[in-house]
Amino acid sequence: MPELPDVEKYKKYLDQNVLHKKITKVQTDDSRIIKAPKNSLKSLEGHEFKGSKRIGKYLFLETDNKKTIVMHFGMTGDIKYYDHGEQTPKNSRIIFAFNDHHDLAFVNPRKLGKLDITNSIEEYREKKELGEDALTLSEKDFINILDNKTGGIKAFLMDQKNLSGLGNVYTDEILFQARIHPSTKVNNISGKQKKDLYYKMMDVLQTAIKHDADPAKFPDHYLTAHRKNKDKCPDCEGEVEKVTVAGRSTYFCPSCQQE
DNA sequence: CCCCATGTTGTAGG
DNA sequence: TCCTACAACATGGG
Repeated sequence: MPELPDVEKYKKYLDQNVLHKKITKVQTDDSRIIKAPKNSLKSLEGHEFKGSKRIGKYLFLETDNKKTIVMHFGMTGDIKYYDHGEQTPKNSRIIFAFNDHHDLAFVNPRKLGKLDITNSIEEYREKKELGEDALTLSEKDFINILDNKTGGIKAFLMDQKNLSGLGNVYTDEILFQARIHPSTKVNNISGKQKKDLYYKMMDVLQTAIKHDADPAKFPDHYLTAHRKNKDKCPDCEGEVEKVTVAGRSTYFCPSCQQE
């Protein structure tokens, strides 16, 4: 489930488990998602991870060797830290072994993710034209970026160049909380609505993080657990509807979110 | 067999 | 230049 709150969960997991431990071995498979040159990964052996950073859906692991590992999960993925004696998780694409007899696996079944290496997080971010992280974006900047656009609001929120971290599921949740129809053109959204949208976005992200990005733990008035066509709207007597917006399956309540 | 899935990227067209 | 639509990538589940 790798949107911003999910990746934030992974970041905390890494911070708790793998920092400041000597890397004894790096093993990768030959899948196309390993973008980093093999020798650059091998050269991390004997070094350690000293810090992590998340920007949007990207997770960075800084080493004490001037290099930074870049993780992106695509549509599926997980990271697992486990005792070296345990079985390697299925679909592990890279495994770091540590001197505490534990391993870290980057798991990516569908191979839509990637694992890269960079000399500079800032450089990598510029190359990707990655917008500011949704959680640290100010209201003023959010409104400024939004004011210069003309397309649909869902496409806007999901475009990682505008702001980074929102994907299909959380965009739907935010638009539901803001009571904005997902097909709405951004120039049809009032200043008051834009401000409200910003605060709803922050609230949804913080709430999701607080609940470990687990939709089952989200508040009752959240839509995410109801991502099924014809499911009952958590706020009114209406039914959730499924449509395609910005090329993605979109769930919303036609009665709460009128155009 | 079919369709669907939390993402990104490249291409083509308006 | 900006926006939209769509295919491709790869795998598993219903």
